[in-house]
Amino acid sequence: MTGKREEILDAALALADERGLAGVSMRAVAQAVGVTPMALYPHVRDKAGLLDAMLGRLLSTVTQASPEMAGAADWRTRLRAFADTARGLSAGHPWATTLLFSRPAVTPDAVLLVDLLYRALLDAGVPPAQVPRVERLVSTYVLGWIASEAGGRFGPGTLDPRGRRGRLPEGGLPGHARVAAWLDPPVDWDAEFAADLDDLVRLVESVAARG
Amino acid sequence: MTGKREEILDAALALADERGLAGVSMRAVAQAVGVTPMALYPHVRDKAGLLDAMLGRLLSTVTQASPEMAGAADWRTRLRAFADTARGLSAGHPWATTLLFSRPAVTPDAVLLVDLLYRALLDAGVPPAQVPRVERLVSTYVLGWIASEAGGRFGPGTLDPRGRRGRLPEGGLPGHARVAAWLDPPVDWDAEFAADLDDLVRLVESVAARG
DNA sequence: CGTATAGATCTACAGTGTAGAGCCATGACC
DNA sequence: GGTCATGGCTCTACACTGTAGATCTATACG
Repeated sequence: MTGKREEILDAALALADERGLAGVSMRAVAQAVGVTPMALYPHVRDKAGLLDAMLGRLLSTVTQASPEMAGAADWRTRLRAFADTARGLSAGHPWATTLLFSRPAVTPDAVLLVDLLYRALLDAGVPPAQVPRVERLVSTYVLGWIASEAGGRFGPGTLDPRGRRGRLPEGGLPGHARVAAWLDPPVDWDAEFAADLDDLVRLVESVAARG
Repeated sequence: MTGKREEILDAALALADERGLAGVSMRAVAQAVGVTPMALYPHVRDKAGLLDAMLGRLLSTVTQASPEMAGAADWRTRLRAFADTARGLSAGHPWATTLLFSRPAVTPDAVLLVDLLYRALLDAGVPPAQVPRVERLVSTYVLGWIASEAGGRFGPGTLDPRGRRGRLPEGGLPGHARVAAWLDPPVDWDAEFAADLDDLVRLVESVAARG
């Protein structure tokens, strides 16, 4: 019965969503399935294998439920759909972002997502020789962004700008001084992500025009 | 004696470098210092505190040993110096990248690095209102890149392109098909990183020109 | 000298992943 | 029908993890 494997993954996913990655222990998953910890091993080989499988499941739900990304729309909207989908996924499953960095795109679903980006870039006019590089550039940025959001890098620092300045030699932060006015108000992260994507779209256009 | 704290951090850094982040346990650090595990707690409060302090130490060595980044050189070379420094740091200390995503730039050294980037962007002519956003864009990309390298996302997949195609419905990867010629040869990662930085420099120029 | 204090220690607890041996029901074969 | 193998499951055990709590000790100060 490979149905047992799906059952295990379901339980692990649920656990990760409500208690975080740290809450996914073999014992906890086993208890959720109603079985002893060691009973999981014939199905997942390893804890690392379990985590890989969890990520695979997540990606498969993405590729199945995002027809607009593959549709015939403008490459720009497809690229943005990819980015927004990734961001939405990580918002719902913050634990997944850590895992995304640790393995190459190797499952069929991950490869399919890469292919979607390849097609968008080709349609944009990027020379085929440059497509893999630009795909990595874009996806690296997007992954970095969602990892920052999920991991707390964008969270409010414990030192506010004024406090920061106080800890350093006077005039040690001329850059901060000149942009101070735009440092204090809270950031609209949705708008910033959209603005970044606009810039990346322009970057792609520039690569295409030069090619 | 805060010298004990430095001793602990030295041991922890050395341990992380040679055995990875997983090798940094309180017991292992304590043994390296020649003391019992609980003796560390007056100095670092927590394991999380220890990790934070380790990252801080690493960043401080960077800010102290990179005068070329702060020099009066062209903003482009300063930006590239920042990126190369970050990449070099993560190459020597792969464990640090994970940590970089989990805390906002909060230590004096981290803020100093951000300030370096602020100044480069200001010198490039980026409107002050946009500087914080573009700084986050650039550093997010750079962090994403080094995390990918350190974590293995760029490593060779266990499925080569041919194997990938075989697992999917015929014609399921038209994007891969069209760039297949540039998918098989091994990638020169140094060159790719440099090319990406060229594109980011152009992005910055474009933002500056528009502002 | 006596005493406060801060650092180091020891013990213990509740976890973790997983190796190894044994149990037991199912199905295949003579 | 009887025998046997196989594969999923259980139980036990081991070597770890971070750290709470109580105790001990050596130093500095009134």
